[in-house]
Amino acid sequence: MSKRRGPSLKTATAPELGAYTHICDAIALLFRPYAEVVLHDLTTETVVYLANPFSKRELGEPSLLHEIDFKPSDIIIGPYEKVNWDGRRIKSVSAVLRSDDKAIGILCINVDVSHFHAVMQTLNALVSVPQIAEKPVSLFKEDWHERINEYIQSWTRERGLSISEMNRVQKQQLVTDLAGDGAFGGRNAAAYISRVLGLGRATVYNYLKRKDPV
Amino acid sequence: MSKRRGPSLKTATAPELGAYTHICDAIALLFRPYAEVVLHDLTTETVVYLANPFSKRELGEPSLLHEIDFKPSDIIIGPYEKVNWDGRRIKSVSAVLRSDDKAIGILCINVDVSHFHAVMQTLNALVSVPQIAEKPVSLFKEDWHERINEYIQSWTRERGLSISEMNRVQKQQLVTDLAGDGAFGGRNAAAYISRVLGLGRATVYNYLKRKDPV
DNA sequence: GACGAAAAAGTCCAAATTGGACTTGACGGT
DNA sequence: ACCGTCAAGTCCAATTTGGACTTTTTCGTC
Repeated sequence: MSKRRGPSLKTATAPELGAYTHICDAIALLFRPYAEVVLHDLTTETVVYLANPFSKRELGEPSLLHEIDFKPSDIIIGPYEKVNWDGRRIKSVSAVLRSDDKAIGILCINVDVSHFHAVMQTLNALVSVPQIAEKPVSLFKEDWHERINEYIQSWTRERGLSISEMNRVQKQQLVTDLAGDGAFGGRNAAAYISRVLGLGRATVYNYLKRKDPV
Repeated sequence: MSKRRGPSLKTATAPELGAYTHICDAIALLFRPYAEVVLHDLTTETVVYLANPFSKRELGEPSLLHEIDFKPSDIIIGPYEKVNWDGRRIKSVSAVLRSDDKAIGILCINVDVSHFHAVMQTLNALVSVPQIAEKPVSLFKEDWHERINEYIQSWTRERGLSISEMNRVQKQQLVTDLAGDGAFGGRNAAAYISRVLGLGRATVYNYLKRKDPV
């Protein structure tokens, strides 16, 4: 019945946490391809198992628990929202695993909700009535990925274009406009924008240089 | 209240059909950006008005009514499904406009359902249980766009990749496999595949040549 | 079934883009 | 202040690209 799934998980021998790896697999299989499950060993504070990984986590890496401000008394942490390295939005929960009341591990479930956001956008475009002043809303966005996404969306909507059908000139113009509004401030913003626009990172820098030939 | 919408419609002076142009606009506005409305003049058999155009129709072009096997006795034609020049799927209805019982025009509404197909795919991936043999289903697909889409989907799913994150080698491999299964048979298939893979048309031919250096 | 027009298939190349390796710079922890 | 790490930005040979081009196929008409 249970097939060995080759490329979609990463294994390492684990202590008494071994029993939990199947739970990780089960969850990942159920929600495939949207869920990633990460098993942390608290004694070593490293990642000991990955099912359907899409973050850049690797086996044996430090768990970076402080990022989710984990306290040993916690039972469940979250749900909370993160941004993946490639800008996709992830919704997560973590459960603390105990043996004899001692915390030995953490099982962390990460769900990629980006496709569902796309769904909401499609439906929202159908349902919503065009608003005149929605600027204030966007100012509240904390994460610059979101701000850039919205900027690009409104930029393209205004001209009735979509990223995939834009030619070089139009993309260069968009890059220039983004730069003009300081979109390249966030860390890794250049890399992110280049990925979103379907350009090479080098190309983005070329465009920027071409517009600012100091 | 009513704003002039500049770039999103194309106008030509029309006879007594003029009254219908506002209806076209109204429908297009309501379903924007998913609906395109085309007004045909039956006396000249040409397109006289376009609201929110996304097909490549132009004003003054012949209506090509036989494509939808129009008979003057019809009141409503469809709904039926078409494939847009870029592979997007379109759902259409047409209403025959009459004056004194004489057919004078056709009002044709085209809805771009491709985004909704994407929505269904996202939800389907969440809901459905992996099937082993679904081949028979896909054999029934008549339109080669669909067949290619499915081929690419299962190809990428098998390897846990997505088109946007594939490198050149992987894309070349996919092109080769597509060619091996005769995917380049349909008309315009090469152009379509190149667009879907985010490659230039020339590049696809390069790949094909590189694999078949007769 | 031949003919011509129009579309698609395929070729070609100068110019643009790219991945990847590199150098430089910025930040954070100790 | 120092060091290690990661992002910013530069650079270049290899690859890809748009667009113009030629050849082939398709299709409607006679």
